[in-house]
Amino acid sequence: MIALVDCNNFYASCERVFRPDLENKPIVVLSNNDGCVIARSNEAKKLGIKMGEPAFKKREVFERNKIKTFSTNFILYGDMSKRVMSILRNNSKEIEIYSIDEAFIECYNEDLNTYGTNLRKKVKQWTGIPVSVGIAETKVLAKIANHIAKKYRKSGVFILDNKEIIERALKFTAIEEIWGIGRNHAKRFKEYGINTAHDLTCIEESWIKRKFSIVVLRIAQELKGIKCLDIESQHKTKKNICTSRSFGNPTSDYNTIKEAISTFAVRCCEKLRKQKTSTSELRIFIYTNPFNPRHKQYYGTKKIQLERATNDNQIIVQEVIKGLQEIYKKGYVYKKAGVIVGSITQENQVQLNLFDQIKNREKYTKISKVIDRINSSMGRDKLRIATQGFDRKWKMKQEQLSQCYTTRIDEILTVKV
DNA sequence: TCTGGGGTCCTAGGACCC
DNA sequence: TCTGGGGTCCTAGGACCC
Repeated sequence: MIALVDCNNFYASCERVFRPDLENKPIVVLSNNDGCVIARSNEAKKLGIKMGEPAFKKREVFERNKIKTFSTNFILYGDMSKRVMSILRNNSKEIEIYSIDEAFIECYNEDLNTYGTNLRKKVKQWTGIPVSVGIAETKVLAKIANHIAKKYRKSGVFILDNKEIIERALKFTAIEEIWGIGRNHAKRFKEYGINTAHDLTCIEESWIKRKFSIVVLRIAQELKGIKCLDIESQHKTKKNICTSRSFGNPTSDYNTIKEAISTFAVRCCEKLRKQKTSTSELRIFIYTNPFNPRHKQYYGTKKIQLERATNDNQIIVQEVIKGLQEIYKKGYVYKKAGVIVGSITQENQVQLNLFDQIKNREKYTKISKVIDRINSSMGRDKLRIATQGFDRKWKMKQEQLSQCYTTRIDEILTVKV
């Protein structure tokens, strides 16, 4: 049997672990630049705060209801996630970490209710994070079980293990609540009169395949208890890597954008090196604020093909700056920029190039390794390329950032006795 | 005034090969 | 009116996920 373990209101819960005074109080966590609401505690959900709502439209509601807002603190959430996942790993046969706050695991062969309950208790006790556990035969069913556990079970555990319960659950689950059925598919299904998960299990498979796709067919089969989606415990190397940010203060200044783009490129290189891969295709983009009708709009993008795949900071930064020079236009106010790298290959399987123009590749590789080693012990960007700049004028707005309680010794929790 | 940042998979159609 | 049979690779766009 497969369990889906999902942290409840994960970001909000992380913040609350270190702020017990906020227990039972409404909290929201905002996106980068303190832009949108991306996590809400149950109390905030009850007050009608929606996912993705722009924060500035809700200021008054926040104040009136004394809702505590936080800027995103991904260092904290990432570290808390690791702790939760390591508990799950040590208490299951196999684990697929599906996202920062959820994992599919293969259960031990014991009483499932006891298993789920103990797991939940352990995670809560060891990390302070509340989780919900849904157990079933397939991933799609486990998702549904989890949803029910989270919403309707005080115990936080729900098991779909016999025909009658599964049928009841499927009749109770609206088509758009199924994992893998989004807005568009849901709308089309409803036009055909298919409104619940149970309805989807009653129609002919060839029809689903014809009218929708193999992807939707697999979901339908999973609902019937036929395993189509495996637990993927090997974490796959990424096929694309993107680093992009909205600027705290929109800017027209070329140098500021150059510094930002250089930093994004370096960030991509670090991610490439971490998974031991190289890239031969870069894309960069810069754009103005589409929400601002008073400014002229522009979306500039450039694809760069490298002659030989690499993951070295210097080579890639040079290339993205060349690209930026081509797409940068004066007179626009830029809001966002980013770098995407693709055509990713293993770094030890790079196709060589007979006409390679770049000398000293080995030297660059050595330098990158040294940079990684120094920065991993001394802190990010301690050693950097000059074009990354020093004043980070483009940096994000994060006015309500909490401490890095678990990863910085000088920000550790203080207890007053 | 202020609106996030990542990813994956599949399909259709075009261009090409023998 | 009739016009083979088999492939691959690439791209854009759509749909979905957190």
